[in-house]
Amino acid sequence: MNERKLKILAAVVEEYVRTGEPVGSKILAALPEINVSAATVRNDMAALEQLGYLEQPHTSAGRIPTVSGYRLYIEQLMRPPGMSQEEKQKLDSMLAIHGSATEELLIQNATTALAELTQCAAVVSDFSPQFSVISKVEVIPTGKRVYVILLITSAGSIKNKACRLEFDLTNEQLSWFSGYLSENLEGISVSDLSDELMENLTAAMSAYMMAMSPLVQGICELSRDLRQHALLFKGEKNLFSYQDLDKMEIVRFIEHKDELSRLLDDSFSGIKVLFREDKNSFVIGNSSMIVSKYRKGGKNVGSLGIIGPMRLDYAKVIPYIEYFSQKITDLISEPPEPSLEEGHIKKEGEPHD
Amino acid sequence: MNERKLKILAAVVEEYVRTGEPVGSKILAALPEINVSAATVRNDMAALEQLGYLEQPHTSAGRIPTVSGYRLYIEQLMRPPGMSQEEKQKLDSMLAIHGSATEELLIQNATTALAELTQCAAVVSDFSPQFSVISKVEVIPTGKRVYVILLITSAGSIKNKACRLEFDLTNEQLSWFSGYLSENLEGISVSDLSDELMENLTAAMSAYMMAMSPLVQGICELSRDLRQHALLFKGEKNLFSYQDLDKMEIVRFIEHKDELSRLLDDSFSGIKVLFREDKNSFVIGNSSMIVSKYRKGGKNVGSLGIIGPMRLDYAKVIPYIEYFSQKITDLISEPPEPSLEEGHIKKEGEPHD
DNA sequence: CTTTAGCACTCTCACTCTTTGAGTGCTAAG
DNA sequence: CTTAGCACTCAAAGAGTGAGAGTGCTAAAG
Repeated sequence: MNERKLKILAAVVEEYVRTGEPVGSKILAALPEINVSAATVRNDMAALEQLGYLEQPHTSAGRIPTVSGYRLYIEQLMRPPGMSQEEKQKLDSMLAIHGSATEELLIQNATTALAELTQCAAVVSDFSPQFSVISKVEVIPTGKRVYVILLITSAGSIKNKACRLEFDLTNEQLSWFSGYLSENLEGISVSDLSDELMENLTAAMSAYMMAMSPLVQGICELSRDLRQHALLFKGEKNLFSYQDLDKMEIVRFIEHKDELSRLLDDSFSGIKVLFREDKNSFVIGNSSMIVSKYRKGGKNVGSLGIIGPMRLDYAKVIPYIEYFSQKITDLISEPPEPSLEEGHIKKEGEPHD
Repeated sequence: MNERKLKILAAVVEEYVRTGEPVGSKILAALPEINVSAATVRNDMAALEQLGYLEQPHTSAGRIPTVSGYRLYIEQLMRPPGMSQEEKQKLDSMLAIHGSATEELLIQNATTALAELTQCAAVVSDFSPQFSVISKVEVIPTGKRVYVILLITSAGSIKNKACRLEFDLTNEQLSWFSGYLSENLEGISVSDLSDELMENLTAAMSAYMMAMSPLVQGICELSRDLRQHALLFKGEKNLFSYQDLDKMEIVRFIEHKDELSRLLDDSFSGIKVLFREDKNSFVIGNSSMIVSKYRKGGKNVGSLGIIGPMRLDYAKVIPYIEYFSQKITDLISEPPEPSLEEGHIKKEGEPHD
């Protein structure tokens, strides 16, 4: 395994990503970074195939990278182009940092931006709500016998649910209920919203008044919502434009997204590239997935990434994901003051192309 | 144009919908409802082709219906099977009538149900919020310098938006602002939320305090949200399983859904079947769209329908749409009391297949 | 006048056979 | 170790063929 073989492997990956066609020795020999004859390239490619980094779709075709080939390329060979200042600014404006009042919004924007930039499906598993605190619970009457429960967390996520009761509550009942909820839930960390706690609450409430049971049920549902990781997808439709992905498999994937969460929530740090072969048999064939964790106060609180064809411009895409996860980490970790001061740069979103 | 020709046309449509293959004279002659020879059928088919109701993909193939053929079939020939009591109950349970506390939820459920039942994309354009009244406006502080505006309408739809201010508000400021909003917005019909009204509000607020401008802006955005028709889609992915729809066109359609609103909001009553040729050049080729209005208090307040391949079992699907729009009309028009009394039937959602 | 049987005709689809060209592996010489 | 040369392989594209489905037309029968 010498220098030149690695160069050839890198060239095969890059050519194949660019054209989608198996790469032959002639084309490689013509590349400026390779100055040996086609015959030499052939010898090297045969060796690379022996080592499991390349394969041939059929005898008389060029070579394409194997999974190991991609992995070696990603880990050691690719040279991601550094991002220019303008590029960073463009990414920032897509994040709409200044407009995003809440973490949730910020993360949503990141997902949309990633999907658009990479033309892949973007995914975020956000379990930061788990590390936030319930800052407000309200019960608001609206219409006949309908009540809205409102739940706000310190991270700014807002959940609500309308419940219909059998009878209208009197003012006293309502204020008692509201007060009780505030007292018992506000200030509680979301991760402490155990089933046990909710059961106690339910018991206490039911004792007071049967009629409220839909409300109590509503609260339980909301708390369950909060506790589980929010899985957000954007741009799944992008996948349909890739020829090497099977349309039916994409549909199946879209319908069974939840299965992804176990992959996303795997504990690891930094960035990770997964290929379909890595045991995750449910994913789309010929697809790969790039995920990166983001942190808050030193803890991993979520992961964001993309799912696309294996034939992906990793050198371009990985820096994007790294940049976004780093930016999100910065923005949600530090108190928002300083990031707001940047606001006077006032580079407002000119619509990009 | 005689009885028999119509029978043949209907048979062609039904066979083609069933098999997806062009229908030949032999197959038709074998049908029980047609008791003439294949030669006679051929003569009639030639006539039907002359009249523009049928066409041949190529000389030696069977016939398929043209758009006019479908239209004639739908308007005069098809015999929708009446729905059995169980079928109605199944539909009702998919609507989850008893669980749906708000109109919005009800309509969402209808969309999901339609998408699943018909295996098409289901769409709803709901402009009932326009006819409701703002029943509650609140401003809730949450976290440092972040405030959530909450807006609830009499129809039970809940909108919220988080805004970040430059400074924290004092308690007086907050309660003054809250009070001002309540006084000026609660009880107002959404359709009266003119730009003018909002401008007055803005002016009044700004005079009071510059610092609140993001909040005021937030309110304006929310009111704009409310005023515009909510367009909701479900099951777009279903479309990908139809062979006669072009995948790329589906993607384009998914990306430009908004263009549909003008079709959906067209004023008409009852049910309507549109084909791609009806001037709506942007829709997917070979697709058709079935829409029905639903009403509230005698007024059209929204439309729901499906988009699918032209080759669709209209006789089955149209009754579904009619049933849903009628049911929604009933449920949102009459005061909810009586519909709730049905609740004791207690046919709770056993998960359907 | 309408319906039907018969027949020649057309056109697609599936199959096979052939050609072409890209790309390879191997060998022998530089 | 590198390179030119050459025989070999294989997929993709094209051409030819036969089968089958379906048609339109004609002439006879009802």
